[in-house]
Amino acid sequence: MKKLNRSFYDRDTVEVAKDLLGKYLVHKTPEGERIGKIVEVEAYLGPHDLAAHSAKGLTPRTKVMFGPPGHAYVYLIYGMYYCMNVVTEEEGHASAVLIRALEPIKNIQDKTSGPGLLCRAMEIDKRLHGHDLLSDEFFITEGSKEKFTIVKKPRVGVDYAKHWAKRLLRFYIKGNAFVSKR
DNA sequence: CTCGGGATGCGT
DNA sequence: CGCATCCCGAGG
Repeated sequence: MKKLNRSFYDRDTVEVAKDLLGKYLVHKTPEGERIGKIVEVEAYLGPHDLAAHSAKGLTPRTKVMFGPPGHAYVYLIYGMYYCMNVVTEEEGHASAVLIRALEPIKNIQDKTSGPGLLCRAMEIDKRLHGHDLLSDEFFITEGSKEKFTIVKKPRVGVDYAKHWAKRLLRFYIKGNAFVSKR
Protein backbone atom coordinates (compact mmCIF):
# COMPACT_ATOMS: atom_id res chain seq x y z
CA MET A 1 0.00 0.00 0.00
CA LYS A 2 1.09 3.55 -0.72
CA LYS A 3 3.26 5.24 1.92
CA LEU A 4 2.11 8.68 3.13
CA ASN A 5 4.44 11.43 1.90
CA ARG A 6 5.92 14.44 3.67
CA SER A 7 3.18 16.82 2.56
CA PHE A 8 0.55 14.68 4.29
CA TYR A 9 2.15 15.57 7.64
CA ASP A 10 2.93 19.17 6.72
CA ARG A 11 -0.66 20.36 7.21
CA ASP A 12 -3.01 21.58 9.92
CA THR A 13 -2.64 19.19 12.88
CA VAL A 14 -6.37 18.61 13.38
CA GLU A 15 -6.71 17.70 9.70
CA VAL A 16 -3.74 15.31 9.92
CA ALA A 17 -5.18 13.73 13.08
CA LYS A 18 -8.56 13.04 11.47
CA ASP A 19 -6.95 11.84 8.24
CA LEU A 20 -4.72 9.39 10.12
CA LEU A 21 -7.80 7.41 11.16
CA GLY A 22 -8.03 4.28 9.01
CA LYS A 23 -4.38 4.46 7.92
CA TYR A 24 -1.92 1.61 8.54
CA LEU A 25 1.05 1.92 10.87
CA VAL A 26 3.85 -0.43 9.76
CA HIS A 27 6.96 -1.49 11.70
CA LYS A 28 9.31 -3.99 10.11
CA THR A 29 11.04 -5.88 12.91
CA PRO A 30 13.48 -8.81 12.76
CA GLU A 31 10.58 -11.06 13.79
CA GLY A 32 8.37 -9.80 10.97
CA GLU A 33 6.26 -6.94 9.73
CA ARG A 34 3.82 -5.64 12.33
CA ILE A 35 0.82 -3.68 11.05
CA GLY A 36 -2.04 -1.95 12.86
CA LYS A 37 -4.85 0.26 11.61
CA ILE A 38 -5.06 3.61 13.37
CA VAL A 39 -8.48 3.93 15.04
CA GLU A 40 -7.91 6.61 17.72
CA VAL A 41 -5.71 9.73 17.87
CA GLU A 42 -5.26 13.02 19.72
CA ALA A 43 -4.03 16.35 18.33
CA TYR A 44 -1.50 18.50 20.24
CA LEU A 45 -1.40 21.97 18.79
CA GLY A 46 1.99 23.44 19.64
CA PRO A 47 3.62 25.50 22.44
CA HIS A 48 0.47 27.52 23.16
CA ASP A 49 -1.46 24.27 23.78
CA LEU A 50 -0.95 23.77 27.52
CA ALA A 51 -1.50 20.01 27.18
CA ALA A 52 1.35 19.63 24.68
CA HIS A 53 4.85 18.72 25.82
CA SER A 54 6.12 21.52 23.59
CA ALA A 55 4.35 24.01 25.88
CA LYS A 56 7.44 23.76 28.12
CA GLY A 57 9.56 24.99 25.26
CA LEU A 58 12.38 23.45 23.27
CA THR A 59 14.12 20.96 25.57
CA PRO A 60 16.22 17.86 24.84
CA ARG A 61 13.07 15.77 25.18
CA THR A 62 10.80 17.89 22.96
CA LYS A 63 13.37 18.76 20.31
CA VAL A 64 11.85 16.33 17.82
CA MET A 65 8.44 18.02 18.18
CA PHE A 66 10.07 21.27 17.06
CA GLY A 67 11.63 19.55 14.06
CA PRO A 68 10.30 18.81 10.57
CA PRO A 69 7.00 16.94 10.01
CA GLY A 70 6.73 13.23 9.36
CA HIS A 71 8.99 12.12 12.21
CA ALA A 72 8.16 9.99 15.26
CA TYR A 73 8.10 11.62 18.70
CA VAL A 74 8.40 8.72 21.16
CA TYR A 75 8.63 9.22 24.91
CA LEU A 76 8.54 7.14 28.10
CA ILE A 77 5.56 7.71 30.39
CA TYR A 78 5.22 6.62 34.04
CA GLY A 79 8.51 4.79 33.75
CA MET A 80 6.97 1.83 31.95
CA TYR A 81 5.16 2.66 28.74
CA TYR A 82 6.14 4.40 25.55
CA CYS A 83 3.81 6.70 23.62
CA MET A 84 4.16 7.45 19.93
CA ASN A 85 3.34 10.70 18.14
CA VAL A 86 3.64 11.90 14.58
CA VAL A 87 5.17 15.38 14.19
CA THR A 88 3.01 17.70 12.07
CA GLU A 89 3.18 21.09 10.33
CA GLU A 90 6.29 23.01 9.37
CA GLU A 91 9.54 22.90 11.34
CA GLY A 92 9.33 24.96 14.53
CA HIS A 93 5.55 24.66 14.88
CA ALA A 94 5.99 21.88 17.50
CA SER A 95 2.67 20.12 16.93
CA ALA A 96 2.00 16.39 16.89
CA VAL A 97 -0.63 13.67 16.77
CA LEU A 98 -0.64 11.01 19.49
CA ILE A 99 -1.56 7.51 18.28
CA ARG A 100 -3.93 6.14 20.94
CA ALA A 101 -5.25 2.86 19.55
CA LEU A 102 -4.78 0.42 16.70
CA GLU A 103 -6.84 -2.39 15.22
CA PRO A 104 -4.47 -5.38 14.75
CA ILE A 105 -3.93 -6.21 11.09
CA LYS A 106 -0.78 -8.36 10.96
CA ASN A 107 1.65 -10.04 13.40
CA ILE A 108 0.20 -8.43 16.52
CA GLN A 109 -0.34 -10.59 19.61
CA ASP A 110 -0.71 -8.13 22.45
CA LYS A 111 -3.40 -5.57 23.21
CA THR A 112 -3.41 -2.32 21.20
CA SER A 113 -6.19 -0.28 22.85
CA GLY A 114 -4.17 2.51 24.43
CA PRO A 115 -1.01 4.48 23.61
CA GLY A 116 1.23 2.47 25.95
CA LEU A 117 -0.15 -0.90 24.93
CA LEU A 118 0.09 -0.30 21.20
CA CYS A 119 3.75 0.68 21.46
CA ARG A 120 4.47 -2.52 23.33
CA ALA A 121 2.59 -4.58 20.73
CA MET A 122 4.30 -2.82 17.81
CA GLU A 123 7.75 -2.90 19.48
CA ILE A 124 7.99 0.88 19.44
CA ASP A 125 10.46 2.28 21.96
CA LYS A 126 13.05 5.05 22.32
CA ARG A 127 15.12 3.60 19.48
CA LEU A 128 12.43 4.96 17.17
CA HIS A 129 12.38 8.42 18.75
CA GLY A 130 13.07 10.94 15.99
CA HIS A 131 12.78 8.28 13.30
CA ASP A 132 11.70 9.48 9.85
CA LEU A 133 8.31 8.01 8.92
CA LEU A 134 9.28 8.07 5.27
CA SER A 135 11.87 5.38 6.03
CA ASP A 136 11.55 1.76 4.93
CA GLU A 137 11.24 0.17 8.39
CA PHE A 138 8.74 2.42 10.14
CA PHE A 139 6.04 4.31 8.25
CA ILE A 140 2.32 4.86 7.67
CA THR A 141 0.40 3.87 4.53
CA GLU A 142 -2.97 4.54 2.98
CA GLY A 143 -5.67 2.27 4.41
CA SER A 144 -8.82 0.72 3.04
CA LYS A 145 -11.43 2.98 1.49
CA GLU A 146 -14.03 2.15 4.13
CA LYS A 147 -16.42 4.84 5.24
CA PHE A 148 -16.68 5.70 8.93
CA THR A 149 -17.95 8.39 11.27
CA ILE A 150 -15.43 10.31 13.35
CA VAL A 151 -16.25 10.90 17.03
CA LYS A 152 -14.75 14.00 18.70
CA LYS A 153 -14.02 14.05 22.46
CA PRO A 154 -11.79 15.85 24.98
CA ARG A 155 -8.28 14.48 25.25
CA VAL A 156 -7.46 11.91 27.93
CA GLY A 157 -5.38 12.67 31.03
CA VAL A 158 -4.77 16.38 30.46
CA ASP A 159 -6.87 17.95 33.21
CA TYR A 160 -3.89 20.10 34.17
CA ALA A 161 -4.18 22.02 30.88
CA LYS A 162 -6.92 24.42 31.99
CA HIS A 163 -9.26 25.41 29.14
CA TRP A 164 -7.23 23.33 26.69
CA ALA A 165 -8.46 20.21 28.47
CA LYS A 166 -11.98 20.93 27.23
CA ARG A 167 -11.09 21.13 23.53
CA LEU A 168 -12.40 18.28 21.38
CA LEU A 169 -9.04 17.10 20.09
CA ARG A 170 -9.46 13.36 20.54
CA PHE A 171 -10.76 11.60 17.46
CA TYR A 172 -11.76 7.99 16.93
CA ILE A 173 -13.65 5.74 14.55
CA LYS A 174 -17.21 5.38 15.78
CA GLY A 175 -18.09 1.85 16.86
CA ASN A 176 -14.59 0.43 16.44
CA ALA A 177 -13.99 -2.23 19.12
CA PHE A 178 -10.31 -1.31 19.55
CA VAL A 179 -10.80 2.29 20.68
CA SER A 180 -9.39 2.66 24.21
CA LYS A 181 -11.90 2.58 27.08
CA ARG A 182 -11.61 5.51 29.41
C1' DC B 1 22.31 17.48 42.94
C1' DT B 2 17.35 16.50 44.64
C1' DC B 3 12.67 16.12 43.86
C1' DG B 4 7.80 16.13 42.02
C1' DG B 5 4.98 14.52 38.61
C1' DG B 6 3.52 12.44 34.28
C1' DA B 7 -0.44 12.45 26.91
C1' DT B 8 -0.70 4.79 31.34
C1' DG B 9 -2.65 0.48 32.56
C1' DC B 10 -3.97 -2.93 35.85
C1' DG B 11 -5.59 -4.80 39.99
C1' DT B 12 -8.50 -3.95 44.15
C1' DC C 1 -8.27 4.32 44.45
C1' DG C 2 -3.15 2.67 44.72
C1' DC C 3 0.85 1.54 42.53
C1' DA C 4 4.63 0.17 39.34
C1' DT C 5 8.93 2.49 37.59
C1' DC C 6 12.03 6.10 35.53
C1' DC C 7 13.01 10.05 32.85
C1' DC C 8 12.46 14.84 32.45
C1' DG C 9 12.62 19.54 33.78
C1' DA C 10 12.78 22.90 37.42
C1' DG C 11 15.14 24.73 41.13
C1' DG C 12 19.07 25.09 44.60
